[in-house]
Amino acid sequence: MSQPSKSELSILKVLWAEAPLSAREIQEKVGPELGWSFSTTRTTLSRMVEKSLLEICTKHGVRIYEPVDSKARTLSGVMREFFGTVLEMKGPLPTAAFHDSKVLTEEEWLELDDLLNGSNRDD
Amino acid sequence: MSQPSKSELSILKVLWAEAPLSAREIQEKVGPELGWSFSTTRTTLSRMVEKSLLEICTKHGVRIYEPVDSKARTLSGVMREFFGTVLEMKGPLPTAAFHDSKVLTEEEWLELDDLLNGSNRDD
DNA sequence: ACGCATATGTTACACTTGTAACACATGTCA
DNA sequence: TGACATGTGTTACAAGTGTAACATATGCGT
Repeated sequence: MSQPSKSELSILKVLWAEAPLSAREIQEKVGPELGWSFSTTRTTLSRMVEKSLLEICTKHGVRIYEPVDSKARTLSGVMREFFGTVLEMKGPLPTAAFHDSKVLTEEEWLELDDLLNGSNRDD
Repeated sequence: MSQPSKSELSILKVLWAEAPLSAREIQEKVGPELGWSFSTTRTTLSRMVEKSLLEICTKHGVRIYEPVDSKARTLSGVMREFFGTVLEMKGPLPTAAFHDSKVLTEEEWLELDDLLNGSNRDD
């Protein structure tokens, strides 16, 4: 499973906050900020489904999108990748240092920390 | 100035350790590890020169490569980008948490910390 | 002077990502 | 019922990246 790009991460963030959403709803959230046309949003969404970053299903005749993995799981992968390649830190990571970030709640940090450094690895 | 890709970072790392080096010498360092042919290494080096990640000059009739920016400066940019987009941490970053990484020396960490959080911003 | 090793210039091709248009179906409203 | 809005499928194209071959120059040894 490949890592999300920067753009894809923007979409994931809105979906983690309130999934599932339709393409139109997602566009309303990220389009203005990213300066994207609706087409661009849709293309990116399609690719994210291809990459299994998102699941798509039809509800009331409309296609709605939903993240496949939790925020904690996805971000733990992104962080492991980053620290591994850039800083060559392969062992446990000091997740506590990032708790300032408002991207994850306390609970999500717990989950992320468990995924990164915990003992119950299940992937 | 664009960020180095993962592959480019590998090359930068060997050059930070011992610059300047010729393409052949760089290939000897990174080729086996990355599974690259000499051609691949040379192409990547060319692109890094285009992107101003490396400087090239001729010494004894041979082209040698050298990083334009210091390890601390480059990695501070990479880290700022990462923390900004992924964790949305725009302010000071807890660099002390990474001191376990052997990628930078104590002195380089000082420089990096100054670039990220210090007051004498000069870029 | 010739051939080989090495250096360098040039070109190629596939995949990912950014960014978007075109075209078609269908439901709704006048 | 015909036009319009909205959803969806398909296609496009450029830049960046991974990965490499081909061709040419040139010095060095015999």
